[in-house]
Amino acid sequence: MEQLPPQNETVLIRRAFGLSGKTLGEIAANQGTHCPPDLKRHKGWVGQLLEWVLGASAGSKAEPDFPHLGIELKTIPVDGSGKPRESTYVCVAPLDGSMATQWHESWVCRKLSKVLWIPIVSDANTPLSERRIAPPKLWTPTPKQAHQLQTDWEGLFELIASGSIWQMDAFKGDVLQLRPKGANKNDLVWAIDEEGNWVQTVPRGFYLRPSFTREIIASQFTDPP
DNA sequence: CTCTGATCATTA
DNA sequence: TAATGATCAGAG
Repeated sequence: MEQLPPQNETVLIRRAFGLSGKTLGEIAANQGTHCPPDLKRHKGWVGQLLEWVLGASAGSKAEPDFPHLGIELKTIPVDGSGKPRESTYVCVAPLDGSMATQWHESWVCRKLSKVLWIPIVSDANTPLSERRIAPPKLWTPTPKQAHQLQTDWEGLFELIASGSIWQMDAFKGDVLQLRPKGANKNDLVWAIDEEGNWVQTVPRGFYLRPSFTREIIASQFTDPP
């Protein structure tokens, strides 16, 4: 059964904490569904399940999962020590000239202004149904983190704005990076190159590096006082 | 077709 | 073995 959207932040947090310690198998059963055998053909399944359970409403729209609260929901796979096992997708990077030119108006800034992180503990061999939910973390970038994000975003924006398609790779950016984000390498979008010509290239998205997300959720894995 | 949810799988 | 580049499924 689908949850109603949480009326306020407190309700959302309470719901999220209520899930910690449970396995994905238990959560799925409570929803009257079951876990797929693995994530190879269901990569977004965990995120969708948690959206459902917590009452997220934005679906696939380019807005926060909880629009009335301005909160974005992110599940993140971590190992036993709380280290993220993957990078975190943020949003697409328009290459057609439609991207915001100011950091504070960018999708990255808006999406990351307030995020509810839900770590899922596992290693490569843990069956999906046995993966366990860790305590959630409601996060807003610290001044230092906001500065790091802005600096990287401005650098990456410069690449995009100048049409440096061929210099775009995942090595750029300390905490934020650009990576392909499409169905496959035949999935192409139009972009403007250095000379102002329209060319086709794979779609890109902004991702957070694991070293950055590790800092964010670290407090959930340290011993309480 | 685009954007969401992400993880997979090959490379360095 | 970590990181990059590639990929899979669902919703609007």
